[in-house]
Amino acid sequence: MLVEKGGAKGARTVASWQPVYLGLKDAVLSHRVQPGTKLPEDELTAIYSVSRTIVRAALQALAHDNLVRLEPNRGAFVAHPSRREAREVFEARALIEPHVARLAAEVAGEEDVAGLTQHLEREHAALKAGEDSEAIKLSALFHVSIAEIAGQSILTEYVRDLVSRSSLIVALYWKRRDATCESHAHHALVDAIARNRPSDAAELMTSHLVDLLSGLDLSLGDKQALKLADILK
Amino acid sequence: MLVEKGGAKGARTVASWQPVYLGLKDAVLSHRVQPGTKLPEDELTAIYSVSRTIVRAALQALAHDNLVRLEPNRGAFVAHPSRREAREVFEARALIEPHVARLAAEVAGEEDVAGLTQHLEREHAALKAGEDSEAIKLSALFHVSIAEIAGQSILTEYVRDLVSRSSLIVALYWKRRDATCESHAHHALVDAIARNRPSDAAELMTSHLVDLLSGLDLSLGDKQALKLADILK
DNA sequence: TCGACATAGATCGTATACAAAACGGGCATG
DNA sequence: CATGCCCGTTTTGTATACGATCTATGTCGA
Repeated sequence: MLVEKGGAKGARTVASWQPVYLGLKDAVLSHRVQPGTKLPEDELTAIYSVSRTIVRAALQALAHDNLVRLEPNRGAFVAHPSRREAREVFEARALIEPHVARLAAEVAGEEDVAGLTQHLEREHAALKAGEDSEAIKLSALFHVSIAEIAGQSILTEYVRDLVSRSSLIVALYWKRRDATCESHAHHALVDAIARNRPSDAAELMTSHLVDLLSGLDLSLGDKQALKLADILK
Repeated sequence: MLVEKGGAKGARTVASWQPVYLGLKDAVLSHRVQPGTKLPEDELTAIYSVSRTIVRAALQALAHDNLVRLEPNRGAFVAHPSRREAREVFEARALIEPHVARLAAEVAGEEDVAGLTQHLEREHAALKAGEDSEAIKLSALFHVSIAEIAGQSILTEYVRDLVSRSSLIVALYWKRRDATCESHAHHALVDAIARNRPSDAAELMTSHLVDLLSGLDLSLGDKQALKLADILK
């Protein structure tokens, strides 16, 4: 008989650094570790009971996702995006996400909408229960889900990247306390997608992103950090 | 150009897998290794005189760039994008590149145009000299340069990713022999950017990408591979 | 008292060793 | 003749050891 091991093509024994990678990613995206936090290899080996080889692979993967910053001979730190970077993330989102929302609204079927609605409910429940970190993760997943419906795996990958970075940005620069608006915006989006109204979906996504951006405090250039760095150098 | 911690003190020992990474990347983007080629670790250790640790780090980085496919317990192979993936790459490019071309045309200054022109000349020279691999690399760099002018580092990163993958796609699915049209399209783009005509630049980029896509043979879905995989599963 | 230097400890970078899995050839068998 | 199995070889996966670099503490001198 042939190898039954892999099931679908490709997915044989998955990379063993995935647990470390996922665990760290979850911690970062849930804001359970703050930007700038050091992630010492030895500590991670103890936590996950794997060797430094594995930890390093996971950290390298996270660094590629821009969630971790690798400083040579210094170690790994949770990324600390600058205000400029934050602006660029949202500019990229403003380009990509309305596009995928439009596509999603064009092709969305029954089950797609059902999935989004379910997402929405879980998000709502988390917000109501005050589970901030859970709500943050779900909100990010909502955007990714829309991209997945659009059926563009590459753009989905980009959206995944951008919402991850947005999570860090929110952790750093969020100034508004009322996160309720999000829920409404998401509702409206699902509605537009369910009714197969591409233009509406795109427009709603655009304004949703503008709204999100307006909740951030990106006004001052990152003078403080830069000045400090210059002085202390 | 993000803040480099050690700026003035000179470059700390930057990641030492960069030589391997760059060497392999260059070979792939120059079509000197074909998609699907196996990249055994031991062979690379011999070539670059580094340990397998380093080689593995470089391969992981390339895998993240989608230039290499890492199969567990099997090794690393030069990526072999499917026709579907190829289509998605060009759809993503059709979204992102006209946008950055528009931005570039809005902000391009004297020296930016000079850089592009220089690129163009080198590209032309390479084409004339029949140096196919060089021309391919330069053509890709041309697109990246435009994104760099736009000043959006994240979108530039995405463009870099997409043109790299496009290089693999061209290696697999290119059907036309006349690559001269490219040169004209690039010329027109530089012209539009130099004259600060955003709309023209965006439009030219769009049609250039359509033209590129039309040079590919993506007609038949990858039925063969998919069917086989499904049957054998 | 304060700053510069030296040294000790901790942490990272790389190579290598050992274990596990996959590939290939040869042999037995239907 | 084709097919399946077995075992040696090759290649990959992971852990660990050793060297290099950085950080911090303590001491000495001004």
